[in-house]
Amino acid sequence: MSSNNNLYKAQKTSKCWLMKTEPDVFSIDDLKKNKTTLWEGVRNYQARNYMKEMQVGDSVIFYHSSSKPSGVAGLATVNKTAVPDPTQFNKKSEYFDPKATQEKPIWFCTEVKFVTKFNNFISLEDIKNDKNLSEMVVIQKGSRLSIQPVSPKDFEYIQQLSVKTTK
DNA sequence: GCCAACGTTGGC
DNA sequence: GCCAACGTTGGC
Repeated sequence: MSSNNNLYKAQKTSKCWLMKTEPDVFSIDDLKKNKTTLWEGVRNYQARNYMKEMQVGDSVIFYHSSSKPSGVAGLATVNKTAVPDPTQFNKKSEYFDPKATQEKPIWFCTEVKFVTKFNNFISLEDIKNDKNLSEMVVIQKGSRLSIQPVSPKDFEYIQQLSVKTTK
């Protein structure tokens, strides 16, 4: 098999995600500066399960929530698969979980790497107004999961939107 | 700051 | 295992 085929296959099997963060706490600029970060503090089982599914190289839409405005600030990628979230063992952490033990951790986090910061932020309103993105989980009623799957089609579209509006 | 929607907890 | 009460998320 040629290397081109391998590349094609890798792209085909990699998944796309959306990860929410409050920019006051950790923003795309923080990620740009730090290059990578452990996605600590997720305390929702569904979001945790999605993180466990993530593979190195998966694409991540970096979403600013509870912000003015909220929306997509840039892109990232999965740098390391899920490991036990260290904050669950730390009594001083706001994310401490007394039920978790080193032998039986409850919470996991992936390492995420900076890819790009959009020159033109794509606001939540932009997404809502775009018929092509009507299936995104982030705009579904009542949806508040901090980690969500994104279809490759929607990921591609968001990526192209950011390129177009930059010109 | 409000509140709808969803998740979690705990009594029964 | 039901479900009321409570806590949290996150857009507005």
